[in-house]
Amino acid sequence: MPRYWLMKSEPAEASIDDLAGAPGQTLPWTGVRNYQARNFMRDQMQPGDDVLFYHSSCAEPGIAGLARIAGRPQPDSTQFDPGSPYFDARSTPAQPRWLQIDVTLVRKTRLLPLSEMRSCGELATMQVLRRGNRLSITPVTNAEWQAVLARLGG
DNA sequence: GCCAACGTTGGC
DNA sequence: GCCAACGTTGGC
Repeated sequence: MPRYWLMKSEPAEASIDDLAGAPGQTLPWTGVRNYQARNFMRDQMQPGDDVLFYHSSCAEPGIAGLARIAGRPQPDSTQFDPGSPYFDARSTPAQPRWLQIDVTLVRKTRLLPLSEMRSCGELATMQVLRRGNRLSITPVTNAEWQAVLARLGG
């Protein structure tokens, strides 16, 4: 079972600085609308799992910091909010379709750009680098985690 | 803005 | 259950 994850966030929605500025430096990870990513939260994520916080859909995509899973998955509150872009009319509180999970900051790092990740042989296996990958949550192997930390210096 | 790749939907 | 059409993701 993976102990390490990479989680994508658009910095315009939730950046590493937003996480650093949040109460308790913790934010609920909402808006996941993909079953595979949801199932990772539901079936595999454990409190204490380590997370690579990745900025996507922005000028400088890449790993922006380290974080940690801070709780158990809960129903994603945005699915019930008609005003939210993540509203899902098929969900009900009795039968929620989507989950959120609390993520807490470990530390902001230098940006490890996507281009550098691609050029690093040790990271070549990372799922996020696979052609066409769109999963917002992907498991990271122990070796990949160690290689990222070595690059980040710590 | 473009567009490749993917997941989901819905007609049949 | 198949699969074409559609919408979304996300790097460039």
